[in-house]
Amino acid sequence: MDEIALEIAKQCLAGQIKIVSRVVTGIYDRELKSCGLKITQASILVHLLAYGSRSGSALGRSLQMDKSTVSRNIDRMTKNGWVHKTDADNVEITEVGRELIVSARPQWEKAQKTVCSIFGSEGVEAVTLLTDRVKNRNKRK
Amino acid sequence: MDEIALEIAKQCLAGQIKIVSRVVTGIYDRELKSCGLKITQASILVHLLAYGSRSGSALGRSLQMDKSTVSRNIDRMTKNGWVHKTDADNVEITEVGRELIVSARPQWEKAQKTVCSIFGSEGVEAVTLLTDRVKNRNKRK
DNA sequence: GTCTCCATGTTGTATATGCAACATATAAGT
DNA sequence: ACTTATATGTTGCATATACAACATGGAGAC
Repeated sequence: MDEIALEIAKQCLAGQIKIVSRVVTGIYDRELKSCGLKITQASILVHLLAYGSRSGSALGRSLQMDKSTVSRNIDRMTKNGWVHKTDADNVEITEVGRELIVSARPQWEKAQKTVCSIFGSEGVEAVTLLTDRVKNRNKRK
Repeated sequence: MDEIALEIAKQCLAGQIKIVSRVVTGIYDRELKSCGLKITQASILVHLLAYGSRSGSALGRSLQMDKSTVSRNIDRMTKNGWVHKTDADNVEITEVGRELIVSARPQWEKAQKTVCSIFGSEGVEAVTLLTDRVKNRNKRK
């Protein structure tokens, strides 16, 4: 079984992706720490800024996040005053949230640059490819 | 800022990788659920089977996991009787753990196949590329 | 031998994450 | 109108994850 286990250890796509995710998340989180942000919440803020206020479930679909995960992330961010609920129950970024994410841009850029240099241009393309495939996984054949 | 935020939302490597990671982790976890396993612990078991008993920190290095994360995962797995500590304080898979991971192989294969069909051969190669780059990130230039 | 440094492991604290179960609400069909 | 189905949001529970702080233990330096 040792050799078979070795093959599985090397081939498991989830295992590999989780390793990559841990490393990359760490690079961004450590960089954003000085702003009091983590990459998950930064992503949500950027999303709200880019696409405007939306429902929690719409956010979940965009970010491929369970609705309960969205709900609790929004809770934390609401406590911080970064987002709030509109009349229509949409999640909306506040002025504080907007200023925070704008101020975090240099740190984001630095982390992005670090990861780019680790991945190389092929690696960056690889990420785009994977994201596309995942997002369109139900729209084929 | 809207357009800039849009660019950032689309380009952020951490955001993209975390999306992929969430989707892929979910596919494996749902498949392994019938065995009472999740992909993180399955990865640890496979690692122990492939490389033999090792220290927690060695496991952390292989899986790019913080030592505290390893420690608590091993705790849970010890309670389940899947691993134990040797005299030399190494983590070792038990017979129960071995049988469990062997029995989980069909579910793993199914999840792997599902993700392969989403990624396509280019996607699978992309994952390998990213893993290599991440693991060798300090060994260049 | 002693002291210092580094590797290792654990614990406190906090975020991130998902499933199941529940409550609501909205839409559609009859 | 009533019913049913679907979408949405929250909460209980459990795992996964990392940083900071701490304790320990071994390896050299002297």
